[in-house]
Amino acid sequence: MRLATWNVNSVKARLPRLLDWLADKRPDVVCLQETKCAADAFPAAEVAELGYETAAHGDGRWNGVALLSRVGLDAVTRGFDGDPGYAGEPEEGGEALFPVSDGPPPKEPRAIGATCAGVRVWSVYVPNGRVPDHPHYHYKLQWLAGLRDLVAAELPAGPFVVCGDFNVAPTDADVFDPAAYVGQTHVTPPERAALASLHELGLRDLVRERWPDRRVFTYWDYRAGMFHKDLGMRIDLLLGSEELAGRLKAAWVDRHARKGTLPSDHAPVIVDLDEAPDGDIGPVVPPPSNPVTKRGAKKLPQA
DNA sequence: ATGTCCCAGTCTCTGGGA
Repeated sequence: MRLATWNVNSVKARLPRLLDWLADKRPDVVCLQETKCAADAFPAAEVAELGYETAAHGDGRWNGVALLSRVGLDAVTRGFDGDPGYAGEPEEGGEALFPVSDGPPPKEPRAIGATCAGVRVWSVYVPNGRVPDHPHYHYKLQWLAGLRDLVAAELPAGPFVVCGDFNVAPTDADVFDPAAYVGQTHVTPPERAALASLHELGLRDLVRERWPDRRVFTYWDYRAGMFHKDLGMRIDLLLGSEELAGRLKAAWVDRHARKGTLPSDHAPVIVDLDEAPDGDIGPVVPPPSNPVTKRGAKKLPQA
């Protein structure tokens, strides 16, 4: 199974590139974030032409997540119980946009789950946090605590992976220069502790395990030639269960998708998993003998 | 690094978010 995650920064703006990328990479399951698209406006017909089913969760201008699969898409779940919702920021006078008296603050479309070929897959877009101690930062930490509860509930059931834009760089090795991020979000101890709590439940960082010592980034600011200078962060993660980590065959960031005309500011991250140990991979048939020579391929015997 | 891109509404510019 080839599994990918990509913060596309608007699926409508990125549609031509997304379709070309799907046709080229042929992932089996794709987690998308920042689709910035209402669920009923998602370009499902366009991706269906490439063989993908769609499950989308979005309400318009901001956020939005989706799952694409060509290996089945069952038991779709939009959002999760522990999502705290966001009350908005206080006005100058101190009134929240959604006071407590109006009930719980509304949940944003930041998570969608489905079962694809026996694997429980979640696409998540973790709140950005803006700056440390901002209301949005506390929302981010509460949201990650809710995600931890979701993982704790679902992880024991079988193969599980949560993929997406976590807006947290797990370690200092995941940013181009730790000094550049002092006083900023994405690197603070509480954010990293929230991520670590997911690992304590048993989730494994598939890309970092495959490349323990590599400089690997998935996001580069549009400004100041950051991509060209490879000044980025690794904040797009695939966190898989023990069973999936054992099936890991390859993991990489598709930097090519960050180049050229009108890219997202994030690159897709792709992992290839071997078949499940008990999966039926079909009869074992030796390949035809067809050695390539300087004069071209030898003709196969006629049937 | 504060250099760009995206969205919707105020709609051919602006403000907010990242």
